[in-house]
Amino acid sequence: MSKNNISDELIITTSARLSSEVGLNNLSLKMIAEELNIKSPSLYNHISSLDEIKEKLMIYGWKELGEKATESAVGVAGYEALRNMCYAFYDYATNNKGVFTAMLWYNKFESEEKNEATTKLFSLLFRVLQPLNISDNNIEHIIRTLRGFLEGFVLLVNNNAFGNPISIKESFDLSLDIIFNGMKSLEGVE
Amino acid sequence: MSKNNISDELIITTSARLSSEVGLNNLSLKMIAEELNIKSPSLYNHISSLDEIKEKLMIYGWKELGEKATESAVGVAGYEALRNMCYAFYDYATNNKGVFTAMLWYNKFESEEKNEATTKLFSLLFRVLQPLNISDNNIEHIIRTLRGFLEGFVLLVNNNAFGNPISIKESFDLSLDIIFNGMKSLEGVE
DNA sequence: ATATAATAACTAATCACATTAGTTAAGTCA
DNA sequence: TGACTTAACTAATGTGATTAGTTATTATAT
Repeated sequence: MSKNNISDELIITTSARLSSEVGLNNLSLKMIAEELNIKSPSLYNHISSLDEIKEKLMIYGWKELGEKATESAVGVAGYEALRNMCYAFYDYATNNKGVFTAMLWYNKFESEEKNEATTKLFSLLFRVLQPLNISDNNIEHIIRTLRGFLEGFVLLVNNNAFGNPISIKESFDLSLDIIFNGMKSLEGVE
Repeated sequence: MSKNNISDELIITTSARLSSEVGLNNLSLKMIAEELNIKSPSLYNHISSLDEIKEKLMIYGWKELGEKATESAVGVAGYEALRNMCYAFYDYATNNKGVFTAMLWYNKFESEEKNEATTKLFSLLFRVLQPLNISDNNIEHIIRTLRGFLEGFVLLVNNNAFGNPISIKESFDLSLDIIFNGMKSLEGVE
């Protein structure tokens, strides 16, 4: 009955790893507790429910992604930077399936803590999009386009929904070509 | 203890309705059984597990969507037909949230039954895309682009992930503009 | 018609969690 | 050192899926 000094962060990183191994839906307090060598009720000394862990995974994921995306855009600009950020998203989401699943229906307007999780990512995104000569209003829409496409595409990849033999990477690249070319038709509009 | 003659179809349509009311994750055998005025173990005379019901919801949804999409494309062609089909997807998925959730990671290569569920939809899609002067290979990629975007965007809508006050319909329309314009840059390529 | 078989209900039981309640030992700090 | 707080623990509850075993109802075959 030693006090293991389990930190909140350890619970989250452990949950992140486990959820990516077994799928977010199969993540259980039992499993997390076993991994930490404690009994599952003991987790309640640190968290209030399994749902709370999933909420924290969501925030954790968006923060981590913000950092990866930032690194990916160092030294580049415009559509090239945007493409790198999309690749960073793809890589992070496919390498951290459980966390990505938790991130899915993030809404930054739900709490200050959530809002903070993407401050960095959003400011980067605006910095990249702003010089493209697209109206602010359309930039807001485009962010939704990108988020919809990226989350949807990766969701399908992660769940083996593409049965075709054709290359997924080529599909992703061509999709970005399509979207970026489409965006160009909005340059100078409004 | 009368034999109510509960058909497989009644189980599915009931599950479809309930899942859209309470969310697919909250759909339970208990709830379905109560709605059908039987006890939950009795359901096992008709189905083998809750997961099987979800699989059947997936197939049911894609079939229904195939019909709605077909109706939407009557009398139109090209990008206009494609746009109507996208609207049909949006409408169906937002009006049948539970079924849509079950449809998410459909993979037609997993079984003959699944493949059949989208035969109609795919033949329609090819009929619409083929005259656009885009290579067959790129058409395959574009289908993934569209599916990724549509599923992702609607997933976000259904889960209130867009907190912004700006119009979701405008975002959807502009997204389709972007994608269709981007597709035009592939006309005559390869 | 009647005996037999198949089916679709039922109740009772098991199992796997999440979560709560109540207890106790381990560290903290005056 | 002694009171306090904390983080473990065990025991208990509740929910829902699933299985086992039973029985009444319907269908089928003689």
